[in-house]
Amino acid sequence: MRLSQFHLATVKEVPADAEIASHQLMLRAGMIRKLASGLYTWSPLGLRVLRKVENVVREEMNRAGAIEMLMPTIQPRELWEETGRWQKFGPQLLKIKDRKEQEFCYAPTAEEVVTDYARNELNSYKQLPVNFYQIQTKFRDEIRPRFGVMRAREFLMKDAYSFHLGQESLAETYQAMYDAYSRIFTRLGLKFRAVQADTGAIGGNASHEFQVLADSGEDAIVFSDGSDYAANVEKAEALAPATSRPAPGATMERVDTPVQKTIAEVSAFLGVAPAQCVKTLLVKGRDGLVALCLRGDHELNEVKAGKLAELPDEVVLASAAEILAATGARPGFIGPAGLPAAIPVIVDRSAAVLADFVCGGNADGTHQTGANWERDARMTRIDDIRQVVEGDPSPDGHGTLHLARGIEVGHVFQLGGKYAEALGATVLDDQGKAQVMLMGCYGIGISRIVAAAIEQRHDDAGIIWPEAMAPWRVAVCVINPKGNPDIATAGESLYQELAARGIETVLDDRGLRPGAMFADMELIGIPHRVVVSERGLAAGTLEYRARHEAESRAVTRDELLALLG
RNA sequence: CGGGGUAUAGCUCAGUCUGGUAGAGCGUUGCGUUUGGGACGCAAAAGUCGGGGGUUCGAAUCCCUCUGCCCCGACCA
Repeated sequence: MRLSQFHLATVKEVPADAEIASHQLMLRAGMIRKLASGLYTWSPLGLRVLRKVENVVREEMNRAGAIEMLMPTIQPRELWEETGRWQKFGPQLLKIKDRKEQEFCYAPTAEEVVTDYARNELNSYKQLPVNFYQIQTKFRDEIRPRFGVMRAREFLMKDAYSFHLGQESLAETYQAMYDAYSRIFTRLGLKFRAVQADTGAIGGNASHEFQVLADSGEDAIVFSDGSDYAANVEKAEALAPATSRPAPGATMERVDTPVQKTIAEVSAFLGVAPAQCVKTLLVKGRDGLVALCLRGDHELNEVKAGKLAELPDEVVLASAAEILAATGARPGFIGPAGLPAAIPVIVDRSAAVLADFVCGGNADGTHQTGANWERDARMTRIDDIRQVVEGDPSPDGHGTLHLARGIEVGHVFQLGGKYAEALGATVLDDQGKAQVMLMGCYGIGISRIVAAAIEQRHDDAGIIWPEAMAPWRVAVCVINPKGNPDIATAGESLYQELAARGIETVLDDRGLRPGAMFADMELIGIPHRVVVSERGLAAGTLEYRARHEAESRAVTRDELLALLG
């Protein structure tokens, strides 16, 4: 590509509404432009990168035996009613009407449509297993779109759905997808981790997320230093402490804490470590309020809490008014000792081994010291309800856990029979009997990968693309071609030769001054830069610099060709 | 959904408090000089000041209202 024939639209100034590096750089490089909240136009430059990612994904999906197809983005209400998701998906589902007032949604995912296709097209076990995939636009009406294409409302996703007669076959394809995903992210040059993920309300047997490691990531993940255990923090189990609860050593005493409400305030005021306090959260249960007790230095894991039988899937904290009505005290002074008998008390494993602890006094302005379980405070049940923290033992018994931030770019999931059952997708088995198919689903956020890669790979000058994602591998920059026609000729000939060898090259023939040209090529992250100049012509060399290196060096034409392979 | 902020030229922003003919930098166009790290000079084009309503002799500026966008919160017991 000759840059004079392309549309490059870089900007010097950092856009005002971009917070994180990838968003800023994508705007500055002119890869995307915002149309409205969560909606982005991909420029010619941006699209080149997006297509690179798409093609790697497509190649590896095909290699893993998946079959590409394409489903509509607009889908009829009736189908979504069959699975109950027309209501259940909530406000994230964008609903629209056509001229006949028929209702549709813009697809946030395609289980319904693919399963409808499968129930019509698949009749026999001989057709299984099969794995359909598409690379298609999705729309999710996010509460708060942010970070550019990282969390956009409209985005490009690869979604695959596999169909099976038995669990064993599902597990095989699941593993094949897991392996394909690992190859994809490796080929794309990303630092990533596959982590165990929560299977959520859908149930199912197994689920892994593929997380690109980046400090700006919205997800927290944990991994062990003594094994290959890795999980989303939502899923990671906090083991019960190895030590058992000491016998009570103190008597319980009420102390005045007139304005101290938070654990930090109370522990500072009383001179007691947060780990020796019990914090009590009152949440709305399925049937009245429920108390959740945690060690003062621990946080509630809402996903774990949502699985408790007493609580709805979505954990909601009780309001100040509800707490006052139930306990006679305001938030900040609630504790397990002396709570009304109607409130179940679910105690985290770590909080359960405390003795002589500090907790709220269930009366405004007071806390209790020297409190003890059983003697002073009743426990309905002990369970794992906290978030794991740095240094916790790994749930598999090997090593300790470390925390990291990640960007979820892929998710593989064994769905089981959920959708096939709801939609009546069956095949005849070898006995001639109808069997509900089992399903797996496997997603990759194509557009998000572009942003995630930049998060991981950039410097002050701009993007540093991995070779597999770069819009072009090589940039040929000609200096003052108008002043010296030999330079223009040499640049053109080098460009032709690289192109003839199948090396994707961009020739910067815009005639800009060197500084502006270099700044652009660095901003848009081209991995290899070759400068053709008067100096070089005189010496018979070219000047080469890799994007990730600080210095350039003189090379001959042959050396350059060898270097670029 | 709640809270906060913001809306002025293509972009980044000043001007608003204290009402009086619309500003800068970057970018764009033309001419000239320049050509190894975002060049310089001269000239030029470009804004219904987010929309609507009100107050006033006069509104970017004050008041009301609507809308867009951004941020924060959904961890406080």
